Amino acid sequence: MSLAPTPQDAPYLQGLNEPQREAVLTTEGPVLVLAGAGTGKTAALTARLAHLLWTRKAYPSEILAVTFTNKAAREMRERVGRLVGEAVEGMPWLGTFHAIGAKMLRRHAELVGLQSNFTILDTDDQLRLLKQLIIANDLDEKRWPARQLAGLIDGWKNRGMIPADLDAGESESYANGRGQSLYAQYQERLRLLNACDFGDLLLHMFTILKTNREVLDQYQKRFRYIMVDEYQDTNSVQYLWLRLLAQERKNICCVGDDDQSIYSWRGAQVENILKFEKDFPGAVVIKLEQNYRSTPHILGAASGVIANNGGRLGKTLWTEVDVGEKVKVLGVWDGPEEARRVGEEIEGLQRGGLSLDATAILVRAQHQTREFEDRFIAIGLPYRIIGGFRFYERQEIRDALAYLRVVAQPADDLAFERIVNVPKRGLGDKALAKVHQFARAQGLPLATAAARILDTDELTPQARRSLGNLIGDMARWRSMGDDLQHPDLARIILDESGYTAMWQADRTAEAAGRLENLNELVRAMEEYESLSAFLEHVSLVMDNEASAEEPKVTIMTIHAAKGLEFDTVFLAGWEEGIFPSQRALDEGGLASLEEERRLAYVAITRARRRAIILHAANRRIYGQWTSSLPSRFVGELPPEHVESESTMTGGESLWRANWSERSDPFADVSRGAGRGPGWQRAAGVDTKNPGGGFTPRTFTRDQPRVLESRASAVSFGAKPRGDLSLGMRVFHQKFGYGTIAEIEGNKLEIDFEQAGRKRVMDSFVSVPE
DNA sequence: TCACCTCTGCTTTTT
DNA sequence: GCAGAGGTGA
Repeated sequence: MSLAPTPQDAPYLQGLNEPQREAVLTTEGPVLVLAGAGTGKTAALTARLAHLLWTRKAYPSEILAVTFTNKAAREMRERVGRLVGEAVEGMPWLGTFHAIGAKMLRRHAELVGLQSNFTILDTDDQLRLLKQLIIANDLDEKRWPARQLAGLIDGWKNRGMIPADLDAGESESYANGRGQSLYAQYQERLRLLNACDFGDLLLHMFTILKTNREVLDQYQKRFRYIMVDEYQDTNSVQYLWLRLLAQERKNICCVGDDDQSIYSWRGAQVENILKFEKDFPGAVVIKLEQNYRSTPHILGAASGVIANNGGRLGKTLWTEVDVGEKVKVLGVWDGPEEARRVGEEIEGLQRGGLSLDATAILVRAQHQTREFEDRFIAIGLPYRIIGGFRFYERQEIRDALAYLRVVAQPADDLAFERIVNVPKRGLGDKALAKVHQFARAQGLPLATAAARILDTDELTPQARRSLGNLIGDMARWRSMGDDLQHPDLARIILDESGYTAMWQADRTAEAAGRLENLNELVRAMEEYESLSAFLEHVSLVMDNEASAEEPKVTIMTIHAAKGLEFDTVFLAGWEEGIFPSQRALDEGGLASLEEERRLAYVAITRARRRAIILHAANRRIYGQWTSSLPSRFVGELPPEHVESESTMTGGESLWRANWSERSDPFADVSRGAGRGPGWQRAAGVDTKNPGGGFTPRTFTRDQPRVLESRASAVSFGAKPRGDLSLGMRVFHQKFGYGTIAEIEGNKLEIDFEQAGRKRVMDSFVSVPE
């Protein structure tokens, strides 16, 4: 190894431990860095990048560095920038798989029948296109939903398969063997639209590299070093693509953690990381095992759970920290109590200096966030929910973007369809069908066909006038594009089209927010040099950074929490059927169970200082009260790292009282897990004498064992604000406009125009002027 | 074309 | 239990 010329005091090596240094300095040949949670992976990765640049082993443009998310790419760019200065500006090949795929594909688009200014469609466009195809093929869209076809096509693309690669069995999986044909038709439609979906960005590029020697040569020569983050999340095309590119120089460094592979359901193959040494002979494997994030109890708990998985590469996390609380396991009666307890714990810890920003509640599924949201609104605890609709997925944003797309890309039929009757212009299904028909007959894009159809008498006079206006407007907007700054153009388009006016006239609670979002969109455009640059950004970067205001508790799914860390983490809903998810178990068997377990591992390792795991004995599932048992993962927590508490004084008997196998959808799973150590410990059962020594006791829901905390720490003693009176019209962020029906201290009963009567804190409402 | 009703199906989600 | 989609009638 040629480690010699590097001074050991190079700035980027400061503070790195031995294995991290090794990861940085082993630049030649294939390297696999197995980085456990919280082991300073990003630090090592960025230092490695800095090292390559610092020692002039490669120019910035000769390094390919891929990540999965824009956030990770951004972070890496920033951190390397801090280490080596300007040089990163010139790192054109640092980005997400998709961004890099798009960038390459624009250079070689003609090789797959596209023009270099192709549009990138998102999932919504994709679905609408597929639906059209399904209907055109005389299939019943109920029986063969577009979603299912989209899922299959994505799966095929993830595996690097073009329509011709499908065997009969694959094709059979949709509409009695018509899968392949529909896939082929879809690809043809995309080509005509000069468009790509996300999968194509990688698949097309893979096809090009595979079939085009010169192009492959060019990139193989260019990329002296390749680095891949989160390697355990790569799917087959990504893997094949990387392997082709790395074949020549073999300087590929993959960083990942097999224990944190939680995306198999969208095509990720843990196998890629497991077989790395086989794929790249002579590979050096470096393990990062010293954890800088969590306490020993948290690491012990996480390690104990993940140890139940088979086929791991195996790492042992350790830390120099030697203090800390045990992981708390809290058994509660039901969902509402779970939310109440979490609220109380947070308020209690807050007095001891807990920061809300450093606190998170992690759940398995999005719908679990609701219980917490309701409770936190009631007690006035600031929170933010991550997930759900993102900025660029909102209706008003997508509409606005469709207007911009129509102007930038006249052939963008999907965008045209989206806005042709928004706002309402009297161009309904009838008129649109005529335009469609005309377009198909003449082989024209919709917008062009629409312009031509005006000269015929196909349409009713009213529709003709209306469509004529729109087409005229579009032509005018296009011609204005040359002289105007694109944000100004966007403003004009939104105003002249009547789109802004449509929301201004809307009296519903969300309208104001939507107008605000449209403003935000136009503001965001200013950062891009052209309209097309902005549209590219939007299609590839679906996130927008949440602005940090007052400190808030974060509520999100475990998936969304990957890569993040918090001082205090509440892990809610650790019950059989919820986590592990029943659906995962039904569909994927052992493999899925292991993925759920990795999810548990990811969840626990998000905590720096404190982890509290909760499970409820009763929960409403699809509107039905169901009794549930603690997750098997609770039982897998090593006792020495855990401290249990149950609000159910009666222990096991209480759960038994409510236990009915017949009515329990999780009966199968429960039987196995229910009698395990976790259930026993959680239930407060003496392991040596399960079930013994309890006085059977019955109870009803109305017999409160846990006093409802009417006055919470935050709301207790809070002064009413005094500017509110009965009958006053007020505005609430979540529920919109309403009238005050009752005032009780700082709590209000409000009859909301949309949401009905709700009880809210006065600090959450404002008086509209 | 919209307002209302019924039916269905229900993890995770980045790009 | 509830949202979203699709169907029906005015």
